[in-house]
Amino acid sequence: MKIHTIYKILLNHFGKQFWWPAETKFEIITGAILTQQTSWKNVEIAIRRLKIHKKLTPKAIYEIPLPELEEIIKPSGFYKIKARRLKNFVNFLFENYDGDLNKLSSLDESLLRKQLLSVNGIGKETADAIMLYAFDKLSFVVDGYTIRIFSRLGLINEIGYERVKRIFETNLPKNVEIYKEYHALIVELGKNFCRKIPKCLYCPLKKRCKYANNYDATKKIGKKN
DNA sequence: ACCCAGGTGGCCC
DNA sequence: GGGCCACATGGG
Repeated sequence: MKIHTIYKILLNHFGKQFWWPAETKFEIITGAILTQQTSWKNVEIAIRRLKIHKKLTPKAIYEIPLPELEEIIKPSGFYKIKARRLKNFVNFLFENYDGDLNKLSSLDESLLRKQLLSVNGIGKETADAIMLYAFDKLSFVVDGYTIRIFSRLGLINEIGYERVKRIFETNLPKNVEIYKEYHALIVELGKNFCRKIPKCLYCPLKKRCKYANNYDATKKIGKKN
């Protein structure tokens, strides 16, 4: 069973996901940071509040006092650390790229990724999400669901982030739209079918999944990534 | 009253 | 390099 075949099954089952919902690149970046270990619903509230206060630009985040930013994004959870992370990113952007996202995104891809990863609070998944969804770079996003789902399907043995990322990138067409859609579909699958064992019964990948086939209902799904 | 969410960094060994 | 842990609100 191939990585690309699973993509087609998921696309057929769920349809297009229209990720990433946002009006600007900076909104995508902000969302990527705020959604760390947090449901998108909560992030939407925080983004809406940022818009209401007209703070959804690099300059506005750069200038806003930290306590004020914390208050606005509070609904997204982990609000103190996330406010600090948003500040870290815009500080980095102004110190190195005149606060201009276009200057940042015009970097060579491997340098761009290193630059993003150098910001405290931007890890691998967030960096790749920014690369792919904000800057249209060919960088596959691996999340917790990706590793859970594809190890259960027996399609990956290695669970290191970079290894898994490479498996997807070497088995898919070099197409940004497919990368975007695939990650979104994996999240949709995960949200619907991988949180509680009984839900496995209705999963479109049930036949291929070790857990769905012979699950032990007394045991919980490993929540480790 | 639990459990979980579109992770990350700081410790520790 | 990996195993724990804190971070925190809103929804099931």
